[in-house]
Amino acid sequence: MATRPTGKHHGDLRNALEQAALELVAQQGTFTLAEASRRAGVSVAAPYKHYADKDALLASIAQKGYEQQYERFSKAIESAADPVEQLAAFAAAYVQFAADNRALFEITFNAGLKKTRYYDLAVAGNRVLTLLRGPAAQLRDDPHSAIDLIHTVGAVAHGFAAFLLEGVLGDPADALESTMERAREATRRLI
Amino acid sequence: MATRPTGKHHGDLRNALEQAALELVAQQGTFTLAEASRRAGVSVAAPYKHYADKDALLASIAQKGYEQQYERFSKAIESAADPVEQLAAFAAAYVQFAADNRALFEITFNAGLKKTRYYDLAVAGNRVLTLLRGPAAQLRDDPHSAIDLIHTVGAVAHGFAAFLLEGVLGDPADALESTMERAREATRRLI
DNA sequence: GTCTATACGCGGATAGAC
DNA sequence: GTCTATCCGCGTATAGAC
Repeated sequence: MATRPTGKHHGDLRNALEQAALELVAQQGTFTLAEASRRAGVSVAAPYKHYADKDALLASIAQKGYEQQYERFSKAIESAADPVEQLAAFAAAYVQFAADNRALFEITFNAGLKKTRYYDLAVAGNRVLTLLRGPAAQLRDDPHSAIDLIHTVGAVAHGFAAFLLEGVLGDPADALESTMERAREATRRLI
Repeated sequence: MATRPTGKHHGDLRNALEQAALELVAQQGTFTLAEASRRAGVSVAAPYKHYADKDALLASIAQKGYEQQYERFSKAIESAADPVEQLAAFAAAYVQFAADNRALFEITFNAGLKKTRYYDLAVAGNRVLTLLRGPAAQLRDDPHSAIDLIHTVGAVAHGFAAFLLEGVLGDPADALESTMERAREATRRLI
């Protein structure tokens, strides 16, 4: 199931390219296949043996990003006892993920043209929110209300994450802890 | 104070270029000075008599975006009676602005390299949130708590707006009304 | 699976004429 | 204030050799 190493010289060029791409996004906000190739130490032609085109590489990164989010948020939810604290823990973990993996977070949410050509990505993205189904169902009898709660908690978490990264709340590194706590507290009040 | 019309053939090339840029962002997510020039019906050299470079045009658009937001949100807040409803009205107006001016909204929030070279923009962005000072002060005695409330309301509004545009809540056009109501209701609960 | 070489196009930006 | 012409660099993508 895992992406087969498919490597010869590199052992795993896919990984090297995606890592380089993330660095570039972190530093410049964008990336080029050419520059990522240079950083990975291969020619500009090499990537095309692993990806159909530039967008395919981007999609691969985003896919892994959603998987990482799923892992992280699962653990955060498991670590909490009651439903309310589970949702609060999700919100805090969401903020922390954004801060810890800024470039990855931005790619998953802002990468652009996904729904059409990369429908699977939209699914993977929505799947992250399904983690909230359990807690939400315990707090809202009406299924419609439960979905509403899921969306609301997700929106709050995302809003705080976006504000944090944008610097609205001050220096991101300094404000991380307090923002996580704010996200937790806001989530509690929404229930 | 206003940008002088500065037009000859065009009457107002600045406006034409910025409008074209917005269309391009709406359609493709990015824009080029060259293509914007074509759409405005001028040569690729013309813009440089009005802007130092491409980023300057982008900054000009963002600046106007914040001004428009300020106008809109002011009116929304004025139209509500008590502080709670004023904050709720802001949140709803925020969502509506994002839906009504998608490209402009994305530019103001995602344009990238602003804080450094275009410090004024960060100021203009923060100024929008100062609209919430009045209502917040009426609801929270402690100044620190008031700021916290402002940030929280802003984050919630932004989260819903981002989710709406990203399609998380379904087709954006269909979901606009309900999302505005959700933003209003969530804001009320946060107070 | 990777390289070298190459075709192709495009965007940013400037110089100089009108 | 706008145009024409031009320089320069870069990125995407492919062909063909190893």
